[in-house]
Amino acid sequence: MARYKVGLETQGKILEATRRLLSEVGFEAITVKAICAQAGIQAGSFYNLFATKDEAVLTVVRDAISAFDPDPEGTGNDTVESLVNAYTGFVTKDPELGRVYAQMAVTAALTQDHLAGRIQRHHEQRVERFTSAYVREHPAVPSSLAGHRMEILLGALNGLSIRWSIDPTFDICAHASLMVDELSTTP
Amino acid sequence: MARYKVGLETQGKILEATRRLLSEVGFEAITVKAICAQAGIQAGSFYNLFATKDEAVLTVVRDAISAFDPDPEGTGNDTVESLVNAYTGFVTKDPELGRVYAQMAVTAALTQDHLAGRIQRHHEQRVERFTSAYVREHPAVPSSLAGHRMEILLGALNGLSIRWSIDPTFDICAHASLMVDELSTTP
DNA sequence: GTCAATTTTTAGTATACACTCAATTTTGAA
DNA sequence: TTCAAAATTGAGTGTATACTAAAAATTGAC
Repeated sequence: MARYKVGLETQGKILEATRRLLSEVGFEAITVKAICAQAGIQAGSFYNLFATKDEAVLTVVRDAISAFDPDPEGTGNDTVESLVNAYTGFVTKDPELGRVYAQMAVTAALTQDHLAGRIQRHHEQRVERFTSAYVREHPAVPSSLAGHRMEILLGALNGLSIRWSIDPTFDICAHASLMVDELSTTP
Repeated sequence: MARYKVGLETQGKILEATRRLLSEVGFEAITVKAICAQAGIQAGSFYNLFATKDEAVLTVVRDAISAFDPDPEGTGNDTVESLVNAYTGFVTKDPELGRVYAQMAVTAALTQDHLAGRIQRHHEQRVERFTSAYVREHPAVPSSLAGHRMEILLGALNGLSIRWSIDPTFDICAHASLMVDELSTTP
């Protein structure tokens, strides 16, 4: 634990370097050596502040996941379209964070128990948020069907964002819009 | 390339060991050493038959996917529903292998160049396959719209399968069916 | 200004990995 | 039976990894 000013600064440098490298090379390819090079420090300094590589990586990823949280304040006035736009806007504006999230969801969630729980809780909250917006807009649709539809919508958004991260020419926004249209037919 | 009987047998042992280990430890943790131990052979034998570790892994994943192909001969008689069932069947029958597949789509594609091309090509072929099935079933829908819809469907399937790998109680088949229904409305 | 606590550096260790190669054994067509 | 091609072995290479330790330098409460 850092106690002096320089120690806290170094901690910040390490986390920033880790964040950047996670974006560049991903969760599985990141190395302590690269983090240290990026932060402009030596390995010994890293291990003076973090017990393991994973500790630094998980700290960054936790923050990245938090960044995906759709407005925890929740005023309750948003629409499905605005929520979708927020998602696609965020993913396309900060693709690296989206990548890290997708990577964590697929690879780390199953091996890191505490992260799996976080990711799942986060997802369920988001489904609820989308569902209540959908029900507000389509009062005729039973809430169970609404829930199913929003589960699909979010699954699709995640899948499309992965597709987009692999192929940046893929028009995720257009596909997301079409998806919203498809799911807005009342029957 | 194996030409003698023993060589073909060894090839089979290697693929079986790879399949088993992929299920047990996953894409990121599998090693050539472990594959060889599981197969009861030495590393040199492995490399006599496979150029790289990835070649064995890719062969296993590709075979697993083919096993659920509703129309392996490519006679053009498959339906969107059968293709979707093939996908969910693949993912739910061997969850770990399904996870490996998703992982490859997210991670390997971004960190390993040679895999990225293969995965993207595989995806595009699949979109074409889904689209032609869709057009066959819905001749009234313009093929460009059909393409968009199938791109969404596959994105959603990928997203839902990741969701399912995190939460095995998630009913991926029901959601996939509903998704097909939603995308079958002609307008 | 002192000096113990903290931070940084330097120079490692140990280990695991994918992959190679020359020597040896096995195969199977003739 | 012969023998070249194929298969196997087992020791080995080089490289990269996470992590450590001791010494030197820096910090900041007093």
